[in-house]
Amino acid sequence: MENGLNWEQTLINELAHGMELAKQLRAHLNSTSSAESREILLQRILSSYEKAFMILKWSGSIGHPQLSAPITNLPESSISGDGSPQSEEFDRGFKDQQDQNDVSKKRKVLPTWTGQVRVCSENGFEGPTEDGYSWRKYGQKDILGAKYPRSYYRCTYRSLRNCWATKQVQRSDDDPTIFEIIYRGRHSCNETPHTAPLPPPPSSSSSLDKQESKPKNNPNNCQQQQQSQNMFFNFRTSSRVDTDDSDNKDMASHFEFPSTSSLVWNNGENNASFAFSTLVRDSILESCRSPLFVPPATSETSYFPVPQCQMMNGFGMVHSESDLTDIISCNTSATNSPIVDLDFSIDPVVQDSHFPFDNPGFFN
DNA sequence: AAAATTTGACCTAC
DNA sequence: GTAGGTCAAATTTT
Repeated sequence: MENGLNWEQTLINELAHGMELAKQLRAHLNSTSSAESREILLQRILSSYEKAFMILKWSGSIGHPQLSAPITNLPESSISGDGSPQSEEFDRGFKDQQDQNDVSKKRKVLPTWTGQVRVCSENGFEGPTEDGYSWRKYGQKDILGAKYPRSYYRCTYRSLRNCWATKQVQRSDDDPTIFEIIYRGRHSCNETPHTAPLPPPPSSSSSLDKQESKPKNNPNNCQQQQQSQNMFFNFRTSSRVDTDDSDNKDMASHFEFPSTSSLVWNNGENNASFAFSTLVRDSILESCRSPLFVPPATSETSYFPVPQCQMMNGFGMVHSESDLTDIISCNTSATNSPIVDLDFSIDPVVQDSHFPFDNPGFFN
């Protein structure tokens, strides 16, 4: 990809610009600047990131023309978004998915759609833990050259709902507070109403000792994300507060948008990575309330609840190997937790044309 | 008791 | 032969 460098550089510049603006906004937040100035900054930040996404989209189309085709009529199973990145090379993906039903041991038979999510978590927060799905750990492996072991998770409803989504979580060598998550397969366990409660909080273990995330979500999570399959950005919030279990409480008390947590976009091929500062996230959250961020007038579900972001417990971004899809997901964890569930997802659909934050139909 | 996690063994791709 | 991914029994947690 020769033109890769150009767009990559442009993208980096754009994101860097956005980051800078975010910092400025942070400064404004700390001071007593006017709401207008903040709003302006916020708009600029959003604009900057919109451009960045545009660039990503275009680059993806160029690099993988075959992927730019509309995928709106993909089989449900394939588009069932999910925590896992629904991005990817669909043709291959489908095939692979079918194979998945046959054997699970074959390495390459597994889905091609692999997204990478990096979640930086500090404050003991287990970033990767909550991505809106219910996972069960089925293995752990020491990886050559890696300081930390890699954990393998599969959908809790694998057998129950024949959901073959899996994910791998591995802590970054460089920064232990960063987790890299690779999703494979799509969730097909969506059936519950979108009104379902949010997933339960992480089993706590805020300790990084526990190596990776601890998936503890409820079944409904799957579909929650699936609903966002064609969504570029997906914000969810839950105003529900339930302190049934102590973990939830923990979440509530510990998790406060880890100021250092960052979201990194990782494009496998280009090695381009970008980080969103918490500020940006805050901005995004903030934008939920602003006209700038127009929730999709979804046709089938009222997916976008009222954004009353109080906190969020997960944040991750996924980018498929093929440049196609990206999903940023930040959710709250907990089914019962109070929280805001923030989810970004960049769907392949987006690649196609305009960058539609405010484009009806873009969000589903 | 049921569900989830741990962990060593096994299998497959490279 | 080695590394990575999955299985499944044992163990732990809920």
